[in-house]
This record gives sequence, C-alpha cells and structure tokens, in this order.
Amino acid sequence: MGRPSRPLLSREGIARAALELVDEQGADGLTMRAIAERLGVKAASLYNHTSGKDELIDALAELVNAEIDLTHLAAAQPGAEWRGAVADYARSYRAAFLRHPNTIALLARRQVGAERQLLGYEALLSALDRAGLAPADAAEAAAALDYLVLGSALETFTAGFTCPADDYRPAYPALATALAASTERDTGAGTGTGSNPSGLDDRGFELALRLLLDGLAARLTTA
Amino acid sequence: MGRPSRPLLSREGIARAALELVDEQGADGLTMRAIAERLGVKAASLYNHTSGKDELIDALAELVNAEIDLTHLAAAQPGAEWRGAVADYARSYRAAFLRHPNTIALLARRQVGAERQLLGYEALLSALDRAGLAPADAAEAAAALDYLVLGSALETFTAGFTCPADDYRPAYPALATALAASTERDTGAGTGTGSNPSGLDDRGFELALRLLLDGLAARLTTA
DNA sequence: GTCGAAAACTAACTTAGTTAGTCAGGGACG
DNA sequence: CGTCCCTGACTAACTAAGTTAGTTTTCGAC
Repeated sequence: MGRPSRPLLSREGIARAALELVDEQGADGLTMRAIAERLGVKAASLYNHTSGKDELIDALAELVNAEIDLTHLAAAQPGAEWRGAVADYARSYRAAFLRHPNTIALLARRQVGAERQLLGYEALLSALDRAGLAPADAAEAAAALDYLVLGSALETFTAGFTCPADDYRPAYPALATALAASTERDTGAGTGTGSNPSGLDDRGFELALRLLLDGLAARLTTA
Repeated sequence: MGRPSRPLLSREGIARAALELVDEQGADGLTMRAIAERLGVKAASLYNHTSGKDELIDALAELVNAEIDLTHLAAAQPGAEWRGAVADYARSYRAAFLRHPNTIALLARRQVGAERQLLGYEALLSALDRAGLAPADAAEAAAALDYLVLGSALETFTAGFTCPADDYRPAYPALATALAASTERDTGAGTGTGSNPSGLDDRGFELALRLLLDGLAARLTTA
C-alpha cells in the first residue's frame, strides 16, 4: 500500500479515538488494534506517531484534564468571591472525570506529571493565596480539595449498591435505612451531573465541598 | 508429577502471595506466572483454586480491606466520642491503602461488592446514626468521608512533585512558594504515616478530616 | 480394592503490545 | 527533470500473559 497522499493519522486524532473507545467500551476495550480499526488503519501504523500505549494514555489524560475549567480560578479577585471560584473549579474538575468515568482505571496508576495538572494546581494555589491563606495553609487546602475531587470522581459511592435499599436490611440495617432516606431526598430534586439516578454522590460531594470551604473561610476571618 | 501428598496451594495463600508481589513489584508485576513461581508451582495450577485473575484481585482487595480497623466505630457510644471514632476509622482506612499503594491501580477499576467494604459502611453509618445524624445526612456524610479517604489514598498529592520546590518557580510561582512553605513546616515535626519525607499529604488529609467533622458536629448542635 | 475427585503437571491457544522489514508518495536538491 | 530520502502506511512475526485441555498421581470414601 505504501505511504498515503495525505497522512491518515496524527497524535491528536489517535488520542481522541482512544478516549472515545474508553468512553464507549471501558478500559479493557482500549487495545492498539481497536484504536487502529476505529481510524481505518492497522495497529502497527500507530507507532509512527506514538512511542506506545503508555504515551497514548498520557495523551488521553491530557485530553480529560483539558476539559477542566480554570477560568473562574484565574479570574478570582483578592478577597472577593474566592469561595465560588474554588467551588466552580472543584465541580468542573469532578465533572470532567464523571464525563469519562472509564478513564479513571487507566489514570489511577500514573504519576501526575501532566503539564495540564500542574497548571491546575498553580491556578488553585494562586487563588488561595489571593484569598489570603498563608502559603503552607494553601498547600494543605489544595491537597484536601484534590483528595475530595479525585475520590468523588473515582468512586461514585452509590455505584456499589446495585440492589434496592431494602435488600441490605437483614445484614446491614443502618446502610439500608440511610440509602432509603437518601433516595427519598432524591425525589423532587434534579439528579445533578451524574447519569446515575441517585443524587447521593452529588450531595455527598457538595456537602464535603461546603464544609471544607466553610472551614477555610473561618480560618481566614479569625486570623 | 501428579497430585502432591499435601496440597501446595490454597486460595488464601495465593491471594497473600499476590499481595506481596504487588507490594514489591507494582501492579504490572502481578502475573499468574509470577505468582505461581513465588509459590513454587506452575501457572496453570492456580486455576484449581481460583477462577482467574479477576477473582484473585477481588481476594486481594479483601485482604487490604481486612486491615481496616472497625473496632473504634463499633465501640462508639451514643453522643460520646463519635468524632474520635470516625476519625480513627478514616485514618485506619487510609493507612491500609498507604501500606499497599500499588494495589490502588488494581482496585480502582473494580466495583465495591466486597463483603468487607459493606461492613465498613454499615459500621460507619451506624456510628453516625448513634451520633445523632438523620439517616439521609449520615449517607451524605459517609459518602463525603469515603471520597476523602479514597482520594487521599489514591493520590499522595506530593508524589507528582519530583523536583525541589524552587524548580517550579519560573513557570509555577504559587506552587513553588506553597511547596517551600510546606516543607518548612515539615522540619521539626514527625513525618507521619507516609514513607514520603513530606508531611503535606498527612496534613492535607488531617485538615480535610477535621473540617468535615467540625461541620458535622456543628450541624448536630444546631439541630 | 476400586473409583472418583482433587491437584499438580505439560502443552498449547488466544489476545495484545510491539518490532522488523517492505513499499509508495512527496519534497529537496542537483 | 531525475534522484534521494524521509514519511507513513503496510504485512509478518515475536513475545508476554491469561487461560484451557488433557494427563497423571494421590487421597478419601465406599
């Protein structure tokens, strides 16, 4: 066949195809041959554009990270509205991973390293600094926020509970009661960002976020 | 060779060998042949005791979950000391995964399902109930705590920052300042649970944990 | 004592990441 | 205008790893 008139592939296009594949078929569906087939090409051709699957997964991580909205953080003015800006950042961060839940299994094993991620930390720390936090406190707050966001993106708490609440009652009464009360709270309100009909994931995240920001705000006013 | 006089293998033993292997060599080191070799056996023999690698990873997850100390939660009395009990649970949960950091990449992709994990949720929700939280609030609080613990176990925030703090200064000034201030806070205090010389991970976790519990406590007294 | 299940083995199959070597189009330079 | 070479596709094949099939030996039950 030989070289085509116009290149069929590019690093960008390969990464996008890989992300689509992971979104549709899960992490196990991400094979070099499947990526190639989606692009109308043979697997070996991919190696003309990437060093291998590892690098491809890095590129895929960049794509997901690029969906995080940093504009609110960057626009936050000293003193004013830093709470909302940080909250919007956290929500956007979480939403990006909820949009691509299957990527988490792939990305969990990797180091940070991604350019884009450092940029996010920089924006967050800068906003916290402008809000008035001492640098060392800002570092801890950033870590705390990061844990919350990553954990909430990773786990989707409710995903493990496949049965109706009452099925747990014999062995796990407190769990059953809590789940039932939570689904009751669901009815009558929107379900939020997740595709899961349960809003518990969203409410748990929002609760933690609010309490974290409350605590930081209190530390600011008393200092 | 034929059947040996005494069985060489057991599901338990295989799972333990697998966990050791992951601890020592990382998730990629976990191959059926490597497990077999560590047990002085051939790979195919493992299939007399497990249905495959997936089930083995489930067993491995159970082993890690079994290290979580639920006694404090179970012993928590109504009204008294629930804060300490929940905090101890969260620390024990996190510590279990920090002791086996390489397992996270394996377990991240799995559903909950583990018997042991449901038991943990049950204990936590029961303790929160005895503390006086409404069931629906307890569910959200449990989700929030879970996110925090899992996120902090997953990420070890500082792991991504391999360079000395000042190397980040040109491109990421706020990050560099925060990291430097944080390492300064390290000197003079113990480094905590992590093997990482930086205590930032621990402090970030403890900060978030404290603020969460503060918020829940406030909700209790005002209600 | 015989029979069947258990538990080890050897050999081989399948899938997936990767590499080596081949071939054709396109641009740079004589 | 022709030559050279690089690019970017291909085919073929290698290797590692999960898994299965079929064999053999030993234990425990009848």
